[in-house]
Amino acid sequence: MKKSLPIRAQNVREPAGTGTLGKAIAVLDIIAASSGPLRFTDVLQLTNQPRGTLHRQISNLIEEGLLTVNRDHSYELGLRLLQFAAKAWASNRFRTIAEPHLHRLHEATGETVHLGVLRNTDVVYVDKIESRQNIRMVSQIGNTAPAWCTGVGKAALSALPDDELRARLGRISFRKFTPNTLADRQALLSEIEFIRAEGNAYDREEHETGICCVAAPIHSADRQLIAGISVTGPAYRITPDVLRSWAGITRVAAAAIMDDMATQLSPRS
Amino acid sequence: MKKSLPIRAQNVREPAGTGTLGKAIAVLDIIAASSGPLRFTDVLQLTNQPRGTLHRQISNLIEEGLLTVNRDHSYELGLRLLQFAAKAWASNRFRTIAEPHLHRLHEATGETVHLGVLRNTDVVYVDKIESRQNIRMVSQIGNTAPAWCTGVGKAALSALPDDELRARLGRISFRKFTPNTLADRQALLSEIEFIRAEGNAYDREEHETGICCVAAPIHSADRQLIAGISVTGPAYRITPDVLRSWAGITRVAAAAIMDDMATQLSPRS
DNA sequence: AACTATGTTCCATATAATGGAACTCCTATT
DNA sequence: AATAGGAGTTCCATTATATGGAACATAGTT
Repeated sequence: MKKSLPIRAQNVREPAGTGTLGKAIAVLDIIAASSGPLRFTDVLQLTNQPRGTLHRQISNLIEEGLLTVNRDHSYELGLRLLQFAAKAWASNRFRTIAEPHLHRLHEATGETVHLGVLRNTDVVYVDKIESRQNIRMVSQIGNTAPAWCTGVGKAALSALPDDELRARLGRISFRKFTPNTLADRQALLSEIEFIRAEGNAYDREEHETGICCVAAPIHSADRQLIAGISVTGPAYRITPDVLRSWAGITRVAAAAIMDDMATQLSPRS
Repeated sequence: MKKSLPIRAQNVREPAGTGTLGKAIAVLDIIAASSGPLRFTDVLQLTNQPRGTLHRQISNLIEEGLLTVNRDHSYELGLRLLQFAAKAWASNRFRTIAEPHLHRLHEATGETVHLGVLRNTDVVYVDKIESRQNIRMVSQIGNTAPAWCTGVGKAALSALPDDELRARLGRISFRKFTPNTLADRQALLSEIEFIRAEGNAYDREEHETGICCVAAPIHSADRQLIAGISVTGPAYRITPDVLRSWAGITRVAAAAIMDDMATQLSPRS
């Protein structure tokens, strides 16, 4: 199954647990995905692996600190993940390059600014700037949302080459989050055509009622990294006109980030 | 080497990469620990594994999204870690139980409140409440500090059974962060005696100049989970007397958290 | 243009993961 | 209090997977 890959394959859907590591992460994923705490047997059913095998996998994960077990045999993700994530966030070059531009955009608009990276068909938010920073950060950073119904996500999708775009759309299962959510692949495709022509994506309360945004796509020269930036606000305050008035500076910010990436991440620094 | 462990072994020092998973995580650790970006050969030397082996391990980590490679072949921790951490943080039961008490303590003191969990000889900060929440959250949550020179850490250490304490102290390599940093094992041991008698730990600019705190230990009934809570402030504003005046409510908060743990995490809920 | 660093692939061998079944422990029920 | 059932744990022969050495490829350097 696993062809020796050139060490470059990112943004690729893994076929659910190839290799020892893959299986271990698959277990981690199951526990991460569950809403409530899971007990051993719950995980057993979700993985349908032999009991002995699963038990050892879990033991290993616990030993590595990636998993924690409570006295009642329910499992939680381990602290080591927080440790790793703190490092991942602080040292991420894309994020650090983008950061000053996010601040500038925030100052210009006074509204919340997001930076998100496309991963499969989801957006992972990697940074966020807001005025009243009373919202818990981790509750946002690292969170994911479906790409096809968020501004950042749609912007990012629009930066994909056509074949990649089709491939990913095929993996989306559409569902309505709000009355405004795009209903199907066709609607999304024509929306993306519009975004490509326009240079901006809009979220008009498609993911959450009362929340709208303007976004612009970001990508590295070789399109390995596909991302987006957005300015978000409450619909009652941010009219469509206001939103449109920010389209330009949002595109400019995205362009500036790409520029910095080109110079700072070039082979010859 | 790896004895089939009862599925309970947390807080245990792993002997650096046992099993396939362990080795993979060890690679991740090396990349996390480095200050700058690492290239393949750098990692190769730090692990001293055969090239073929390392190459495949890295490939697997990339495939799982735990690692990312830039065009210049430097490696970064992957986004998937952020994703996992967001879940880990939001669903952590200990943290959610403690959270209201942290807020109460913050309101009573007006200063920054920390919650940290002991992991080996380090403290991992899992929550933080501060008034002006203009400091980036992830820059704190998930961060680690040496247990022996922080308030939370010393408090946590004091909750360890004596044999465990000795064992862990043996793994500490002392170094001076500030003029006030405790110099050696002996100093730390007598400090811990004091903490046990008193019920509170103090950090008097031992880790960072200008920063001091009062802390109190937290532990689960079976002492599997060892943690601490602290109130922190700038030394110029928080005199030793003020600090001492918060000792009581800090202990009370810690006790309340343990209480809630006992009821909410009991086998029979 | 040749050289050297660095990264990548291949394959026989060694090692670790697998999975079935037996065992233990806890818990719920009578 | 005894017992049955479920849940978690251990063991070990078999099988699949990771290993590591060396050959190959590529990019950067003199």
